Amino acid sequence: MSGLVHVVDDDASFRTAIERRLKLAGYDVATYASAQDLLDAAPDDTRPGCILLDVRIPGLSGPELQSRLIAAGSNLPIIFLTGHADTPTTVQAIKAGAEDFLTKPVSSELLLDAIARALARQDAARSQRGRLDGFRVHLATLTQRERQVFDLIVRGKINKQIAYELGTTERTVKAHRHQVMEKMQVHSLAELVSIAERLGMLDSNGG
Amino acid sequence: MSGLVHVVDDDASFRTAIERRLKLAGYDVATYASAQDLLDAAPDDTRPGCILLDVRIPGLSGPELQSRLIAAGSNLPIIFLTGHADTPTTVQAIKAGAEDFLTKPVSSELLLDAIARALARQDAARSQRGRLDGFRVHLATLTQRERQVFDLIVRGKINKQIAYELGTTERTVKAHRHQVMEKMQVHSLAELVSIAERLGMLDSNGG
DNA sequence: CTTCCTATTGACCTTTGGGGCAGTGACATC
DNA sequence: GATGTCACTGCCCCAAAGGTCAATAGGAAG
Repeated sequence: MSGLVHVVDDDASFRTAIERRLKLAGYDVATYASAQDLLDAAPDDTRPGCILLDVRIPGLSGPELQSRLIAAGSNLPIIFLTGHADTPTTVQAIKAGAEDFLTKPVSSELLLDAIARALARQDAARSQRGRLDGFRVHLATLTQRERQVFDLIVRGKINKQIAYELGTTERTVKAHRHQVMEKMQVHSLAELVSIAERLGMLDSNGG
Repeated sequence: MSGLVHVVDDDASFRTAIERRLKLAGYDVATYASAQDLLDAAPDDTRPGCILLDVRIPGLSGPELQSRLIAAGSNLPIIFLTGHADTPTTVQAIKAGAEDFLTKPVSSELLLDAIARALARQDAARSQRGRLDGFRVHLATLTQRERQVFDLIVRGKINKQIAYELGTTERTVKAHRHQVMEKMQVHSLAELVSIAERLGMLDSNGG
């Protein structure tokens, strides 16, 4: 259950020292000399872990790596750890979702606290996403027609209206509707709407 | 459409200078010598505006004022403006939702950008809240019984089950259900569920 | 050519949802 | 005591949803 901490820093002796401290605390550690090394390694972001990232490193900077990871949809929380923190960079990093921004030298207490928070947050985010992903998977199994029916159902349209809008009959809509409920594995309209809402499919609704 | 900027700083000459700059940019300005002064004034957080806040001021500090305002449910965005920024304070302020964290002396460009962003964010948040508030108002007009029926409806229970759980008859549930739809001003179950979901009433649902 | 999936539809029946109309009973207010 | 709100309920009816059984048709895959 221990997390894997990805340490990105160009200072080899710093990496070694941090690795020792983190392993003592029970974490697995992977080290990288540059941001590109981490990108190349394509760390598994499904297992518990976080990134400990220096701001000023050769090649891609810390914040640049952060942008890349966000763009790539990574869900590994990032803790910045730098010798010299300037305010704009700090603000930007936190706004972009970094878990924390620490300055070297960092006490083990602060560092381990931050890592624990990062792992907790990732865990919460992942369990949240896990449920939604299940729904997305089901949603992907719908045929085009079923998907159209789904969209109209969760907007409160009745079968008669749906049939009219799709140029088909009420009986056909019922058949598709049945398939939708089956494939989405729900037993009531309420559940279906709830899922659609959580997936952000009803943002600008006109009932 | 001009916003009202609340400037909190213990330095009178700074307040005057900032006030002049902001008024030139077309903003209304209110100044306060201390955090307590602002709390006493209880600024109207329904009109467009934001708070420009020094971190180190006599009495309540900037971050402390931020906590108070958050606890009080204020929705005025806060921009910190300080002479000396230390990293932990910066991180904490941004995590707590501050719009920005600037250091004196600040260029007019940076300052006005931050204010514009703050106002834009407040506006978005407010229009979002506005819609939900409408629903909350309707929800508040429901009687206790109607509210119970509402809760069960949006969880996908059918009238028969609701009647059983409330120890009443199906016909009675129908009557309450009618009242719920009427008072919430919706025309379909889908709309009702959608609203419940947005109000966070379905977080841990068991269909 | 055969098989599978998808879309479509008809006929028929049952369960739910939604109301109209009417009436009872408790409780609070004026 | 009169008025009003809220909860509760029976009878009856219509509309909508959902399921069963059965069948047609086009397209993709083997």
